[in-house]
Amino acid sequence: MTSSPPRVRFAPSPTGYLHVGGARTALFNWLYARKTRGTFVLRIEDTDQERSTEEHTRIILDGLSWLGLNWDEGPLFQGESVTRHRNDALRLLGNNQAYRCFCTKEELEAQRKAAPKGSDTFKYDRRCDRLSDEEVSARLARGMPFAIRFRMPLEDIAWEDAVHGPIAFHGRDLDDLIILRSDQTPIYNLAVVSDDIAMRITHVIRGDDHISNTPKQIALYRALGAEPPVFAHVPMILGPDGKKLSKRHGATAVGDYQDLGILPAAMRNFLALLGWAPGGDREILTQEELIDLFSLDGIQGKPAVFDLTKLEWMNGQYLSLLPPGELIEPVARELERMGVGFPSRDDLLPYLEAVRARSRTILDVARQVAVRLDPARAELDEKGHNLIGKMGEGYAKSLRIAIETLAAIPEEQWDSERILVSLKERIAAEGMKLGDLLQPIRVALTGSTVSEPVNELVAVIGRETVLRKLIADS
RNA sequence: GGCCCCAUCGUCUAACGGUCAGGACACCACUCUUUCAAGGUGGUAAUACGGGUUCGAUUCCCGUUGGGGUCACCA
Repeated sequence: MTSSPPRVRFAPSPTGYLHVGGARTALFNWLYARKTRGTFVLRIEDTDQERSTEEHTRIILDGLSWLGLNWDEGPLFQGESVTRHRNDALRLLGNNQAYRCFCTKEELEAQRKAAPKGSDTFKYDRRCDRLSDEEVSARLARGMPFAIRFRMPLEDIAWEDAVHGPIAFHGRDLDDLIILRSDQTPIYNLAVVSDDIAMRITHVIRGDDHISNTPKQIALYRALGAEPPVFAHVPMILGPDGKKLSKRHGATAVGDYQDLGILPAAMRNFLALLGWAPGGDREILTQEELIDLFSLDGIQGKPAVFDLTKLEWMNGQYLSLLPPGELIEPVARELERMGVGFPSRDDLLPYLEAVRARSRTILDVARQVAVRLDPARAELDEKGHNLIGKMGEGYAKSLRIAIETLAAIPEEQWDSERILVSLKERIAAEGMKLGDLLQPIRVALTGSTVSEPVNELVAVIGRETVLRKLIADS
């Protein structure tokens, strides 16, 4: 069997932002294409003129690029192919595989309402399919508008889904669907099939929510004389409450995570592991490993809950692997956005090195750098607050001792080694415990009980600034 | 409600009839560190339920329950 390389597509409609679910679908398509040396096509489904905007198209393209999901063909716009869609519909009409439906939207609505309120789903009763040729001609002569309706075959429709295995629908449950509106514009299910045939798509990897469209589309493929592709239906992504992920869960757009300071490589890794696993214990995988290990049958059949905490953990892993130099630019931009002044981009490096290991996102890094540049920005967190409460008088006393000790170090000798030595000597002389002197300094300088070693913290902030802040707090 | 999909720790998952049901996040302890994290070590924690099939079921079949999706001249 000679098989040509697969052709897959990602086909978002530009009616909203690029959501994580869509991003993951795109990622799976991309991984499959790269794995099989196939072609990844990007198609923008903009047939809904009302809701589609160029702004959304741009955001989707930017999101894909940010994730590193480059496409080989496109972006193609579905709207540019309406003539072909229409011709396909007309062809089915000519074949007698479709018929004119003169029912108006209102009439259909009424029929739906009148349908027995019971067990079954409403199905169109095919009244227009029973119209005599004379009646049809008469209505056409009167200029009555009509839609084109596909005559759904009676037989059951089944396929072998690449993630779910065999799926079957009963022919009796399938409705005659409209494929061309009365204004001659195509309906989604026709446009998709027409485009996928024209683009020679071999594997349709898309969301689970399309399962119920699939039997209709398979029927259309057959009616159009084309072989249906392989279908792979990827389960949905859920919020922490088990409901479909949506705006009320907070950040759902790819851009939101970009703003949070998530690195694209971490996002890609995390998304790949949501609903897919390479088998074994692998968690952190490079792009190459992802491509190498990817396969459709490793995709989970059940929906997955999006766990932001794990994403942040994973981002922290990527952050610590990144050469600090690569953090300069994104952090500098974030600082500028925050309105924090700094001497130059190169001067940021020592701060980044100090702070990086304790950060999970770029935003974390920037916030901590900002505090080191200007300790006046420090805000007490809960643990810091507790510490001050617990120490009572001792807090201010420790700060006074710290001030005396540090003030005695001349500017020329202000380095982390010297600071450590001075602090230790003083601690010994006072008979204090190490933490009793160091923790108050840390809290006063950062607002938090977590930071790099105190001597390094003090060194990086600088003599004058440290003393000023400690005096202000004591 | 009809139709379709699904069901392993709180979450993401491994296991393709025989494992003390493994890993990761989170959580807890311990450890390392002259101080914080990180790291290291250990721990708590799962096969929804009921029937089959089988010498043996997380795994195969049926049912129940639960969750998700979908039912437009939207995509």
